[in-house]
Amino acid sequence: MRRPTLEAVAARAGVSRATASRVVNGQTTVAPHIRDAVLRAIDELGYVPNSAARSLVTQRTDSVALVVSEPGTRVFSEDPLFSTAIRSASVELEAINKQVVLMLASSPKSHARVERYIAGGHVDGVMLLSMHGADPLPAALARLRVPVVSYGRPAVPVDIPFVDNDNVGGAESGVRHLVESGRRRIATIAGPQDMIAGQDRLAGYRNVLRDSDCRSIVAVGDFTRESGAVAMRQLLGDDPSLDAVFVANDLMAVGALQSLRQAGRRVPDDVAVVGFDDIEAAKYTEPPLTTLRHPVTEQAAAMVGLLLNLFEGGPTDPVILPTELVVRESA
Amino acid sequence: MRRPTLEAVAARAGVSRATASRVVNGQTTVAPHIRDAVLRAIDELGYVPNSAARSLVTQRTDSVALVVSEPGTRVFSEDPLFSTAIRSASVELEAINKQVVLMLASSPKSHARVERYIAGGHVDGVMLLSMHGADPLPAALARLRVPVVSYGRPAVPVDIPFVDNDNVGGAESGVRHLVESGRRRIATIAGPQDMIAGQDRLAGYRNVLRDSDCRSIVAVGDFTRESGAVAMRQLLGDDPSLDAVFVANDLMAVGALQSLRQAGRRVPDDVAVVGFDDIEAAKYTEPPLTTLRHPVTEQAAAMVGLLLNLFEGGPTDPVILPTELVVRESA
DNA sequence: ATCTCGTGAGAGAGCGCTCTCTCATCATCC
DNA sequence: GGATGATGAGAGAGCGCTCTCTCACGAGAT
Repeated sequence: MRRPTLEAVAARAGVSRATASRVVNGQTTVAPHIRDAVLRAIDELGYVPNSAARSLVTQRTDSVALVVSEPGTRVFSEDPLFSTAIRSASVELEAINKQVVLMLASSPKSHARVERYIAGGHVDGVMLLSMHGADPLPAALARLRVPVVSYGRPAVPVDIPFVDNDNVGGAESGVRHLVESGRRRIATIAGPQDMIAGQDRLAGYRNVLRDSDCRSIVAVGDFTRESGAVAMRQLLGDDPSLDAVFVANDLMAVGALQSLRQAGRRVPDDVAVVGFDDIEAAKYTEPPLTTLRHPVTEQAAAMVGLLLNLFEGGPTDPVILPTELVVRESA
Repeated sequence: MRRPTLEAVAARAGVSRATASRVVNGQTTVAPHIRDAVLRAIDELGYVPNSAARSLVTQRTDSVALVVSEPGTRVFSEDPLFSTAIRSASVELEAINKQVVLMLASSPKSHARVERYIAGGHVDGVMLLSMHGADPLPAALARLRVPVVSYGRPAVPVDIPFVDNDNVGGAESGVRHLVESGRRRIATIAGPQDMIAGQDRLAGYRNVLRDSDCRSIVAVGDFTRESGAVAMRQLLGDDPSLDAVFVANDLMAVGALQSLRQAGRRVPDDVAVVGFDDIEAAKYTEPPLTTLRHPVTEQAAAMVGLLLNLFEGGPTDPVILPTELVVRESA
């Protein structure tokens, strides 16, 4: 007992398959009474178009791959940014009737799988959440001549439209906030330097503190909570007189707060802390975290817009969205 | 310039399309030298099979829908359980060469969309992460005669294979831990009572405290951090003498800890707290949270196993995985 | 030398749909 | 009244693949 086909609908409605197809696809060149007959047949039979057959002839699939090329660690589960981005992108794509195919690419093996899948024409376009610089995927996909947009500026110079937030500007305003509130020895916990976000946020820190005596030392984490805790301990050991720290993301900032507490430093009295991202948890730390908010939802929406332009030939200039300093109690 | 077809490969290799197809699909009834010729042609042309054409004839799509029927709120982004489950399921499905199509179903409108999509034969099976009891989706999908498995026991009595963790048993052991450590007035922050997990964990709490004088009052949250904070404040107001609280998930427990801190109660000295889920953040609270761990990854794996059995006619009995008490400092 | 059988390769139907082309019908105009 | 054109519906090709059926061929048995 197979699913009913268009043929069956046509037969029941007493019309040709072509006419039934016209009705299904909403063409207006069908007489009302015939149209009604077809619609009734569709309803009675419970007809649903076969997508494989349809995309075989239309060469479209109406689905988009969301490729998350994660750095291998468990960041995906832990960092709420991923789920927020996935969720937003998903909602946006839904609105334009595209399906989301989620692909996680961590190992080289799965990279190959992703490439094969994309090359197989399963999807009309790709949204890439690529995080680390050495990632071969952006270039590989671009080579496939498939519409690709990237969340975050690709680390390798490859010609892909992208959406990013103003990492440099955000970091600058965060650090400036520390300077203006009178801090004198401002350290930073930078993100991984093979990620653009890691690089740019460190650059922003350096831009503000260059040639000033407020500068302190730099520790590098990998955007996980744990690495933030480790880096903070290290900073405290290397420069016990630091009175502020700019942390490249909130997850690491949470770890840093923990280390500061363990070291007996009061926040913000002894050490001020500024994070980046404004994840939900930033409201709930002790004390609540001053951080830089960037509009993940808008970013996702912009990404979908870019992809649409890629399909339809609109402008595909990179979109850089601003960040906003959210002052809470930690700085 | 279209993608090369099997026809082109066959022509280049000097064989028939049927033979080329045999090679592509790894059939062994092809002479080695012919096989090599075809493989060479595939390589030279960069041939990748057209998935639409293939699934048109095979009636398979090699992809599985992962439907997240979220309660409407922002839980999806905030609760790491979702991303962990998605990630694990994704990895497991990858291993059996199935693609993951992620579908978020929050509104009735998107419910309809999901149904239409599933009915459209886009996927071979469905993995359902349905959270609230009134969800019509499990029943609707079951009616579609599509293989469906559920993460968590469906709230409505519908005949769908499912994987769950031992919510009742877990709650029991958590509450028992509180009793055994000498707590006398044990309150609970229950989860939403239209979710099985919410119901079962409350049932576990009641099972242990029934007929005992350790029992205190019940507050109900909705599994969000914020609701945990609110519920805790309420509990403290209603029963200032409580000395322990069993919280139905970690996210609410984090909120509860915050309220306790604000109320000047020391944890665990004044009030002991036990959570549920063992999310990553549970390690980083102040103090670290005693909680019940359940193996999300194994659950996802079991779910994929169940789906596979559904495809191939294996056993599809429900799988209930045990929980484990993780004692940290909060209780 | 004939027959049987196993093996490997080709022919061709068909999966369910879209879309172009063709044609029948009827209103319109000279 | 016949030519013209607009309109709505059908015929049929074909999208790229799988898979059954058929057949050619050579090895082994009789």
